[in-house]
Amino acid sequence: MVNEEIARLFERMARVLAFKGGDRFRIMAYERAAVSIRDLEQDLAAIAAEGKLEEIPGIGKDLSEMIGEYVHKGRIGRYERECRGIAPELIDLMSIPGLGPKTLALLHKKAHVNDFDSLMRCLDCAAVAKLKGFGAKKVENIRRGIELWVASQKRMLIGVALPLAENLLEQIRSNRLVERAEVAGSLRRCRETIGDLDILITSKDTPLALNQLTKLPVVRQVLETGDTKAAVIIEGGIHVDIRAVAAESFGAAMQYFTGSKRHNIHLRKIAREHGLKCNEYGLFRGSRRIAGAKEKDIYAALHMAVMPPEMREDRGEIEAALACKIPKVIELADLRGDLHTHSTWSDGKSTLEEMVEHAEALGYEYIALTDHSPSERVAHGLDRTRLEKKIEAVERLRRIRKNRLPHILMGAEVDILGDGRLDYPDDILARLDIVVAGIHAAFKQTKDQITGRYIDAIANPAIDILAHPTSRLIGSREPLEFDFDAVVRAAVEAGVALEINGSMYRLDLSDVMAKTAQEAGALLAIGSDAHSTAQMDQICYGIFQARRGWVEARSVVNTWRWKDLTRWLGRAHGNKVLQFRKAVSA
DNA sequence: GCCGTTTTCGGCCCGACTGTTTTCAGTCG
Repeated sequence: MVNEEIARLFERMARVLAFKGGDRFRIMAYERAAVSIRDLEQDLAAIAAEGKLEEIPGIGKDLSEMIGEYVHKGRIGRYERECRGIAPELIDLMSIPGLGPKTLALLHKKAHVNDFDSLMRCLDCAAVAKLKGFGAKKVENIRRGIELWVASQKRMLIGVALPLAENLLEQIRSNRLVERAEVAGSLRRCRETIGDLDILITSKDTPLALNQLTKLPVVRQVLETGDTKAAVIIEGGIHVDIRAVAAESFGAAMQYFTGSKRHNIHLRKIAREHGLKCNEYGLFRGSRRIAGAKEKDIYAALHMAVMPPEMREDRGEIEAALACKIPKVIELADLRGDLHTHSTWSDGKSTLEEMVEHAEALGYEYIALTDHSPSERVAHGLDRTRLEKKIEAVERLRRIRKNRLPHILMGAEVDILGDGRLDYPDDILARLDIVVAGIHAAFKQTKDQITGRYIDAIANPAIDILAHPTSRLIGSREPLEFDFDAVVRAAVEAGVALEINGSMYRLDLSDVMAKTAQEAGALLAIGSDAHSTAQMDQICYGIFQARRGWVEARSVVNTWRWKDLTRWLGRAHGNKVLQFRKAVSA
């Protein structure tokens, strides 16, 4: 997809302009456009072909022309002209914390810094501390920034960040000076990756509390301490900002630091329209605070319903809140079962029995045991013989457990082969209670090939759920390129559910794609893809992702009662499905 | 560079911390 390439180009354009000392609002315009493009589901090339680029927020006449040029020629003349005489490596350095455009420009001009090596050499040289605005501490700050930059090139997966944050929060709360402590920031919004942690506290003695918190056992390095804020690095190399606020401002601060940046900018704009000022201390009319202690009061004072933190990305939630149309998004408690799990029969670590018992402990009404098909050799995919043995094993387990819940669905995660066929013959597929199908190989096919492959697979009446549709691995494998809208349309028509895979490494569908799919009327399924009993609990990450995509429980098949689920699984393909959907939602 | 109940020009969110400064610029979130 060309979207990411163009988003990066606009980001770089903003940096180049900042480096050259350009107009800051022009710089902001490029940054805003980059964020806006990343939020898009549709391919920019397709939007350009329809002539609808200027309908994208933040894209006007100039930027749409630049996008059009990139789509046709693979380059943007204006960008290349702006970059003339500036080494790309120099612009890369602006990712280093503490090294902004002004500082970098000065180092470039006065100390001939052009890339990482010349920057390091320059910092080692005594003359650098004599530059205007420089001193020993500033040099030391940039050095620390470089260390951080090198260490934090990769953002943390939410599944890594959340347990660390919970541990830290527990330590902070056990300090007797701390009255209250909560996580804000991107972790509270449950983004799929987390850059750093934001923690808010209230305390009777703020400076002393902050000082003590910087001495917690998990703290490895103190970056700064003030009267209202401390910044530390904790074990695992995670950057944590701890901010202290007064109780009457706590809600305002939670709102402010939960973000996102775009959500906050939009909110403050609305405050201004009401003649109010919104900051981390509260909502003010003149100097009088009209809200601040509770987060919901901030929104209420702006005539808005409060929305879940996961929705606060400025993707329409503010308009929805103003219209009192915030949807009731799915919660963990809505789940009645897990439809994507593995056992020791293929590459799982827990036995069938253990998986079923854990599902019972979670209070599930049903669980599908979906081990791999034979093409997945590394995962010990089941051939016909072993699959038949597993069917017998499941039947035995059902007999032993008699009427105890959960109901057990004998299933498989079937590979969608390169030509769109499923990895089991029809007679075997017919013996399965549930078929979850996904792409596990031949990722390099063209966009049209992948699209066709999915549409062929969906046309097979055996398939119930399309597993991890983009097959991405966050931070290590790019998503498959295909015509998402066409695949969603096919899935809606066939009554096939699209998965939101809850594995922290996948989270696939993405938030934006899940939203698009639901809006198109698609059914969804949230699966843990667990390879052990412990991983079954991690389905919460799938719930977070669904909430970020505004997904409501009614769209998710594994929130349905057993009776409705089995009716859906036993459905006939084609138009009957639509009637079935109406019956379920009624 | 974008945008419009402030509408084709003149705005564009706001405050804390740091370091080097003696009143502020740069950076960050």
